[in-house]
Amino acid sequence: MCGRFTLTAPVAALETLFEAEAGDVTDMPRHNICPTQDIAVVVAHAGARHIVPMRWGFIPRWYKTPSDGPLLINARSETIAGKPAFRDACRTRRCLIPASGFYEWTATAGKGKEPWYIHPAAPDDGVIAFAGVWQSWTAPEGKRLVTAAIVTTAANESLAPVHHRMPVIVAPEDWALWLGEAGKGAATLMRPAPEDLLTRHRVSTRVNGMKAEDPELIAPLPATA
DNA sequence: CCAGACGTTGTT
DNA sequence: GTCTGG
DNA sequence: CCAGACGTTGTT
DNA sequence: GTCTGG
Repeated sequence: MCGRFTLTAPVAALETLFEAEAGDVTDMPRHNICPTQDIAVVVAHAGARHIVPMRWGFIPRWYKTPSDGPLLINARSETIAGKPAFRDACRTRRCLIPASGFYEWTATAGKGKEPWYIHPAAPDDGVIAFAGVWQSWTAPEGKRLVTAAIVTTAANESLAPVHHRMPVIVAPEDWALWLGEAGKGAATLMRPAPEDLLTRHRVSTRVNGMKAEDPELIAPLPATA
């Protein structure tokens, strides 16, 4: 699953990578992105790609308030096409959510929950793209909120020791298909990532706190005796 | 027909 | 809003 | 995802 | 314990 992630690339780099024009997206490294916060999202609209801010936590159209139901930070790929909450979004409002990596927690008896940082194994600062769906929600008073959820799938073999779910990661050659720019077949992209794409290491439990934000959050834990 | 759900995660 | 259950 | 709240009364 | 908020 994916309940916390990072994005440390500058907006200008995202514009180049995704061939998209950035809107009102805050340009700052983020090492601890939490649900309900604004995230950068890539959408295709009128023949061009745009990077826009959205609230992380999908609000179905029928909610009377943003908390009229559970916080939908994820959408299961196995059922997304049929669920009333996500069906329309799955068909017509897919998006990509750029990330540098994400966190998972393991619960080991006697050790409490231990956070891991999971990121591309390639030695550069590779940005990955989560599959997402988005929804514009209008409050009764007329206020508009644009929201998004990250699509999840079964964990691949290499991630399974840490968690049994993982975000769907869309390879660059498939971005156009997921964004709806290249015909049908987006559903086939909702599968676990290749086994060699990601690597991981333990990080400090400081990341548990939502207010923590600094580069040391993703630093490997010092070796312990 | 109307009333009520509509969702994810993990854990038991 | 749409779908399911009674 | 984790952290933090979770409640009432009256008085200021 | 469960629910809400970030």
